[in-house]
Amino acid sequence: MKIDPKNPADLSAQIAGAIRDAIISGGLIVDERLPSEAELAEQFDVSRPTVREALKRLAAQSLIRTQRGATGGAFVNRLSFEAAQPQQITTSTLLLSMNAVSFETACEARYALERACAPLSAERRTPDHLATMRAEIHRQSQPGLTDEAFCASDVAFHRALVDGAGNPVLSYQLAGAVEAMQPLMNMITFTARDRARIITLHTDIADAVEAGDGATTLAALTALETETQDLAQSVFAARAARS
Amino acid sequence: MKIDPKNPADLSAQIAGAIRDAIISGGLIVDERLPSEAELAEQFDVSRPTVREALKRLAAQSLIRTQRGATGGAFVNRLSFEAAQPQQITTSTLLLSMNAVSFETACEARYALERACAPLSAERRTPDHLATMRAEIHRQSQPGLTDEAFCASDVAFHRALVDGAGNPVLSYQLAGAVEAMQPLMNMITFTARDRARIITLHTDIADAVEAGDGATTLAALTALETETQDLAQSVFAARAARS
DNA sequence: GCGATTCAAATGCCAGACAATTAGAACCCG
DNA sequence: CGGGTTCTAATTGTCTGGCATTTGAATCGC
Repeated sequence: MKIDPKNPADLSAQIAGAIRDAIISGGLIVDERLPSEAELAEQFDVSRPTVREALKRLAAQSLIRTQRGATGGAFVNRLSFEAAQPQQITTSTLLLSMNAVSFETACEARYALERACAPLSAERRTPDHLATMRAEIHRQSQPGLTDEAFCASDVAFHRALVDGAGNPVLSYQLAGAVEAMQPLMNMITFTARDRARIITLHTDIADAVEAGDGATTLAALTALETETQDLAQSVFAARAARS
Repeated sequence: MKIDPKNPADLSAQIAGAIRDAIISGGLIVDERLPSEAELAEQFDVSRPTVREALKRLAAQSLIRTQRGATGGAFVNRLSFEAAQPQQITTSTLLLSMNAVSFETACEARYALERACAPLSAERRTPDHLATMRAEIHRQSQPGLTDEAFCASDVAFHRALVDGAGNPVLSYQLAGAVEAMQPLMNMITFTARDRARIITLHTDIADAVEAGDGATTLAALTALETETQDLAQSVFAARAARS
């Protein structure tokens, strides 16, 4: 694990990269303790603050965790899906908001990915997943719900659908795509009629999943995508006309 | 933007979180310059090293970039798909290697997601994407290729297929899934016969994409998944028997 | 033996300083 | 007056040294 002192890049970035590579290549294994900050400083021939900056970089990516105290130090983190998910969502959200991705493109991606899970979910979902979906549909049908709460429930519904596939890799990937869409969805004002149509389609999906019917689930999802795209288009068109 | 000095969490983590929230909520816009480290230190009533640790955390997530010099400072980064992709791949790779995800699960997720792109790619792929796919197929058919190089070419082929959908959100999500599989694929030893079958299926996919035939593309992809799963199973079984 | 105390190691944080870099201002000269 | 050069100020990058806090373990007293 070496760094190049003549490299113009930040020393802390180089050190972070060296340690990251060691973790990825398996040179450092999960729960292994890194040398103390003082020892690392000596190893890389830099000061302790520089080492600390490097460690903070790694901590920001959940690659390591730190503990204080006598047996403390920096430890290689077991990167769990739960820990990685918030970062994935944050990144996806920012990517959408900063890159002028059209609603259409984001929506297409989301439903394309979701359709990938749907047949698996119809086949494998547990009663729990189905119950969550039904509960969210019920929540969505309550009057007086704000648009934000409606969208949040929509996200919960779709996450239950995705989780039903029982594949953590899929759930992880989809969480980013689905959650990142929420700010875009929140820009839409839903009329009572819009909500009714969406709830109907959600019910269709839940029914198909309950029946274990992958093809029907796919069809209902596609209908929901069409509905969502049309709705967004009309909302944005109306907004453009008003201004 | 405030922090709680009584919070047990690290001050640098709190500060990083506060700035991150400001970026996500739109309080800080792209390319906006943050206050200097000295000013931030005063604002949050902490020392400059603490502020620096916070900024490094954000830099590790590509949320900010820093410039030295007179007009330097920390700037809110426009998070691009290109910049986010390597992190996405690193995270996905570590998730697979650290969580005892079975080859079967990872492979299922990858092909499920890829099938989501396939019809779109068949419809929209440019000649460039097709040419890349053909070129990779040609590379794969060369004798003397190491298993690693074969897998790398496989990844390139599939990325071209995914990129053909022309949806950056899909490409971003899929890059993680496809690239993260590579270390797992590299564990497989391919016989000449294995390669020939894979190349045949790749050619089927390329042909279907060229014809703009989404359904056939899907079928070929599914056949490739089955082939891959079978191959992996036999390789792992042989390995288990040998040991 | 067991509980309380002390100790040592490690991270978290701070103050101050210097080096390196960079853009812009000031200056000089033709 | 214009162009090139130098100077300067601002800012990040790094270092030194130190203190505070936490925490496990060793030690001591009972």
